Amino acid sequence: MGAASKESIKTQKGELTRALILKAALEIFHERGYEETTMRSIAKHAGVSLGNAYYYFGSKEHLIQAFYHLTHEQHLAALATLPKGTTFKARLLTVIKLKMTTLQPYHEFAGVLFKTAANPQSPLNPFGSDSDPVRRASIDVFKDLVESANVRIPKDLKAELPYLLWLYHMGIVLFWIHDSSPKQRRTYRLIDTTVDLLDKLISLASNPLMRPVRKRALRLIEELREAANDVGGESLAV
Amino acid sequence: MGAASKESIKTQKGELTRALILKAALEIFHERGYEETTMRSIAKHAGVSLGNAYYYFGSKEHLIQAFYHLTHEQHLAALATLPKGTTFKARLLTVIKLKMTTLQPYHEFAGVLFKTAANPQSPLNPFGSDSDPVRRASIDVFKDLVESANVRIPKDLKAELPYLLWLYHMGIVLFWIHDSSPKQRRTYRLIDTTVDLLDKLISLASNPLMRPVRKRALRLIEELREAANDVGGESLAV
DNA sequence: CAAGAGTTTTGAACACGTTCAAGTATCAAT
DNA sequence: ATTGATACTTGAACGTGTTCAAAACTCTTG
Repeated sequence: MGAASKESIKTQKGELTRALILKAALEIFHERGYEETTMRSIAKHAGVSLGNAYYYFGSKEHLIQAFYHLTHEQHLAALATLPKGTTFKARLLTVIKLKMTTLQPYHEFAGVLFKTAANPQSPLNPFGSDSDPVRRASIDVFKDLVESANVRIPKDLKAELPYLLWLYHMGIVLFWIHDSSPKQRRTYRLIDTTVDLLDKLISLASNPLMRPVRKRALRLIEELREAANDVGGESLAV
Repeated sequence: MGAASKESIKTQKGELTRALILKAALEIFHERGYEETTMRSIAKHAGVSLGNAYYYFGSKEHLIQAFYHLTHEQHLAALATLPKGTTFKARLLTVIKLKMTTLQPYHEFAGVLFKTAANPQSPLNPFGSDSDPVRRASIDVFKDLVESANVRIPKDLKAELPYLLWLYHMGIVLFWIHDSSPKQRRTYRLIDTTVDLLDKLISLASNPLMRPVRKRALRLIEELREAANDVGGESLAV
């Protein structure tokens, strides 16, 4: 949780400056929205020069990436305090709801997270490559969840389940962004409904009788994911 | 098919200029990609001034919108020659494959279509409002398909099916964009597999025994879509 | 302390999307 | 023909994201 995502920062002062800029950015994003916020205003608000902002964040989009990383770590921190012993369903419910709670303060501009979600480079792309560390970390949350759960799930399903749950969670976030009901109650209701549904579906799919159907579905999913992983493409690193 | 999407164009010469600019844009997009193409180069290539390009296309993104509209009309034109009498499955297969054939020439830069797909304004957004004419036209293709098919599908499912098929088709397009296999063979294989699956699924869901399950699933889908339709928001019109 | 090797910071400069006030073309009505 | 209205066209100007060469800082080593 301590390490900054930029390995190229060498001094303590540097880390501080970086944090200052990110903080300023989030504040102005919150006030004015992403598009309306200029890099100049961020730099000014942070008390640094324009060029300095670019020294730490290679582009305006990198600020979003950093934002996503930040909320991910907050999510992890929130999860750390969680008891491990409960049922799969209860844990899934908590993981998802904590995710939303973490994002809550940024509801107004969280939409930018998806701005580039269809871009092959983006870690949020459903068909994106697993090589991206941000994406991996994000899916790992669900990997832990699946592994720590005391349910019997067939190996084949267990292998794909983290990705599938991650995908489900992305769908929820997308819905949440559009959700203009007070306090996003609608989203929370949707989570209750769908987690219940998912839990039942997983139980059903784990039944030995369902093996052929499950196999076929998983083969399809695998094929879907496969296509993406042989794309070259530069990552968003500076 | 004849009417240009810009109602404000009054003269024949105007239509010509507009077409010229769009043609130039698509050519340079094809050569250099969307981001690398400047509005200045488009104007130059079309033999008009920069300001003139903006007279017909309010922004660079409007060019994408126009591009989408163009391929949609090409798709419609291709569909018009189709016999109506075949099975639902055969028709769905053809509709989807024709869509891909229509998009084929633009595979290299079609990714920009999804650039804004998560934006609430975008007609391609899964949770977007049905009020957008582009989106409506796009879904209407599947509405026609469902209605012209001589299969017995329960009313409740029939109502949602066009949207669901549209969503499915968007997924295929998204996959296709990432598909770097020669001639996008992978996508065509995927279409074969999934259309077969969908057809079976629809048959299954239409079975009276499945009524309760179907009802529950449809209620969920309805809830998903509902949330989007009470968002205000300006459209992308000039 | 001085020199030197990083590391961080600066602000001017550039290219591009977009806006707009002013100009030109077209054509119907007098 | 002249006028006036409407549609179209122009290019200069603005703001913004981004780049980069040079300056300033920091810290180790002699």
